[in-house]
Amino acid sequence: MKSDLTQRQQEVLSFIIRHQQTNGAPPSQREVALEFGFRSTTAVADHLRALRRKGYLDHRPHQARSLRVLSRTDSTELSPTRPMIVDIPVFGCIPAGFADERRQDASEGCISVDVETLGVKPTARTFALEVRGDSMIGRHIMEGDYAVLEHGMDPRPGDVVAALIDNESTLKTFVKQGGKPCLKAENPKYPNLIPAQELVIQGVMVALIRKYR
Amino acid sequence: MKSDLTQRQQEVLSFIIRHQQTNGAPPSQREVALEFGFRSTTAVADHLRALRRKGYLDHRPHQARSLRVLSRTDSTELSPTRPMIVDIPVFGCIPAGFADERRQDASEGCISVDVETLGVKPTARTFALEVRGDSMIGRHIMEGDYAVLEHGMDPRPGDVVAALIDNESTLKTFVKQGGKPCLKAENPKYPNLIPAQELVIQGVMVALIRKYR
DNA sequence: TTTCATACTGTTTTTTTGAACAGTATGAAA
DNA sequence: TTTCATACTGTTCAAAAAAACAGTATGAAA
Repeated sequence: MKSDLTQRQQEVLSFIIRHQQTNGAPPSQREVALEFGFRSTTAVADHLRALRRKGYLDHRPHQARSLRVLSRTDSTELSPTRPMIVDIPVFGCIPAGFADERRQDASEGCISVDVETLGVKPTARTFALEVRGDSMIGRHIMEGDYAVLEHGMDPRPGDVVAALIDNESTLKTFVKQGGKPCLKAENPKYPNLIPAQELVIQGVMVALIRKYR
Repeated sequence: MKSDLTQRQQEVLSFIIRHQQTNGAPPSQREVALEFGFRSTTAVADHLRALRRKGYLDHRPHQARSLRVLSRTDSTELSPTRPMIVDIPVFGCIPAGFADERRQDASEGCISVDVETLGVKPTARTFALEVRGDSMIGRHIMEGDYAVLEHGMDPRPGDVVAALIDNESTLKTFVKQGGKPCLKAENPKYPNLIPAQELVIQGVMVALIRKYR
């Protein structure tokens, strides 16, 4: 991995990433020099230039501590790691008029996840829902779990979706029965199979987070 | 929430957090001034001083872009948000000689989670394990899930733990049977009840992350 | 052998940035 | 009424930091 970088360049890049994670901000050139014992910041500038040329770094000229580590999504394309961490609002239950008032007053707090952790990049339409009841126990989704959902996504058969039933959101499995989209509960205690056209699908489940202890 | 802050102070704090998340580094005083249309950086400095005094911010004097947002753990104590995001190494399976060589070459990648998301603060002893098999299906832990574990934690009865059996780690439930610690599988297909003294407990499960799609 | 990227030292210049100083205006509490 | 925190303007100053020279040394490729 990262075979196109020299030993030294990799060390510098690692330090920058490490510094960012432990200090909340990228290091200055002098701090890098100090770390490696360079007596001149020019050495650092050289390495940064190489890292920039090779596509691992970005920075804004003449701006203090403006280093940004880029991550490779595939071999060619590069994208900044900027929104590394996204705050996903957690709702106890989703109110009826949802689409407009996303974000803001996520009274239950936020889950912060980085883009890498979830396969899907969280967008402004991503939200989390604390699971209530055991309607999805058949899919091993328990009460108290946090369901991470994406609003406005096209559900595919088998996907878990959040639907608004009786002004409360419930998780169901999205299926197709004879060509018609339906919602299936994963617990015999709950009514099965509800035609999906008649209700609002609020989001498709993309991840689950469960806390122990 | 945050009723001890004025409207303006809250706005400034929000901008700093937002800037940090979208740009990877906190803003300079001038950037804050620009955002709010202040014609003097003194206004910003005033707000920062107030936020610092009230315990919401920290910074290193005379250092560019050194603002750090603090989070309240309880009403009195303050702790820096520095290691907001911690990289938890993911192992496919944990090798026998574990304790020493934590971190490094987490070949399967990393899960980044913030301190708030998991109730437990991730330490250097926190690691993740991709769940193989269905030995814990009774606790609704599925194949492919990521179990987040804490090494060196004292297991309590009922906790899910990772144990090294036949040089491979397996998840089990930690129980006490007649005063003796035992490990219980949560699937009838697997051998039940193994005395816990005879094997290495590698970690106690603190969270679970599951990805869909 | 020449060229070229890497990996540095040492010095100087220019920007950026935080901080200090001197004020003004407002509204709430004492 | 005085005091005090908030919320600013406008200016100046000094430290921090990036950038720009001008070099040296090394090893690999052409």
